[in-house]
Amino acid sequence: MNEISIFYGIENNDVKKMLNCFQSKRISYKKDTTIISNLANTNVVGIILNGSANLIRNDYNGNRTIIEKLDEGSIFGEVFSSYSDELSVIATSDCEVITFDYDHVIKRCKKSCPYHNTLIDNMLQLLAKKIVIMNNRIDVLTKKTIREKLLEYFSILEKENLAKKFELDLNYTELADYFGVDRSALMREIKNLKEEGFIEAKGKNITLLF
Amino acid sequence: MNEISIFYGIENNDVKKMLNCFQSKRISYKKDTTIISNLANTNVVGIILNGSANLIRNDYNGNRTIIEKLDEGSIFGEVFSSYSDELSVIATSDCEVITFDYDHVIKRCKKSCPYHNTLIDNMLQLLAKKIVIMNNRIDVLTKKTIREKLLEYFSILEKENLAKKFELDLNYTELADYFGVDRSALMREIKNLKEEGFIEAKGKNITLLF
DNA sequence: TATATATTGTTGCATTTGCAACAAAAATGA
DNA sequence: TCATTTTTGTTGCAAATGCAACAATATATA
Repeated sequence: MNEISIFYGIENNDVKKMLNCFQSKRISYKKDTTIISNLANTNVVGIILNGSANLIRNDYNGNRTIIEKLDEGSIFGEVFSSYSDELSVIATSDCEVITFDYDHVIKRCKKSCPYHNTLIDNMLQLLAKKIVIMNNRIDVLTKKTIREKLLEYFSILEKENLAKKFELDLNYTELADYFGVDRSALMREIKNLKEEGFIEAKGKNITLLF
Repeated sequence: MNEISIFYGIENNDVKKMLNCFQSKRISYKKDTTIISNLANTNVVGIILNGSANLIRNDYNGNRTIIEKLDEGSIFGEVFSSYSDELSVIATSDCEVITFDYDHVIKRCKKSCPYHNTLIDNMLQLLAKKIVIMNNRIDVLTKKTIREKLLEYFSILEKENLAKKFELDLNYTELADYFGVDRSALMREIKNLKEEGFIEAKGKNITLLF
């Protein structure tokens, strides 16, 4: 797990006790299986411990949209969304997930176990991190043209990687979804940026030339 | 204040003690004054108690953008953003703001005062609420056309107001920014929706006819 | 390995959007 | 109240985008 983890600051052999105290479950899922089927009707907060999953929205029209791609450390739950549509979480790789009852986290348990504070502190950090990620996306999305979206996105990656050369962690189909634009239009703009000498792009490897 | 408040569950006469314990400040600002001038270099988490403010980004080009409109109950801070640009918070009305040192909130104080838990619980709720608001905006922004953006936005307002008739809390200039689109293009699409009989719009009063 | 599935890359064309520029109306504040 | 500033409303036109459709790769899976 990475620096900010839900278990940060808790001794390994204490984690089991904690899980018990919180009535939380730590479960492994195989790729393509359903982790949670109707999120909106549950009171669950989940965290991906390893592997990855998608948060899926099932539209009233029967459309399936990926609302969010969940990675290691991602936090999800009904409290964080306001959809009337059906939401579900589907494993996109083998993964391990921990779930809590949200009320049980918010309302201190009677035993006031020492792990509780740590857990909430960690959860605060995860939420802060989530907000940063969402802010980044909003930044990209509010740019008017696909070119500006790309350049904003690349500049975020440049900052994260501390380098002008980096690898995309989304494929171009996913990137078009992330941007909320047509995929072919996205490809066209990538091509333009290459031809005009702003970037080099070989597959997922991007080099900024400015 | 509304249902979810940073002081929720804390007796009024305890709030002062709490402020002291947290080395937090509760300050009033006049309209158009600067609440925080270089957010990125501070370790502050702030909450708008009443009134409103804007979170402003000062670009390297000297561009000023409104990153976020902060209302009563809004939470802001460096931990929630990842800008290298200068961020500042400017009052858009007379308002009252409480600020905490983030580390002091996260790291339990030695006295482990009883208010601390309550504060963190409340902060969790504020963050959850913030995430919901951000999710709504991302939903709107990922729609491809201005028409779809408007309809998604209206449907969120419909759900919030439990009515097909409601008042916009942004003016059209602000709405165009919120959508990340050109204002004149937005006005054009509103006009189209009116002419095609989807909505009625008189000033900020919208009625959905579907 | 062979086959099926998913992703990338490309294009023409219709539609949507941004931009610029302006007038009218509304809101602000001296 | 009057002057100034902000917001609304409109338009023509150029540019950007979405859509559809397809071929070529690449990837996954039986």
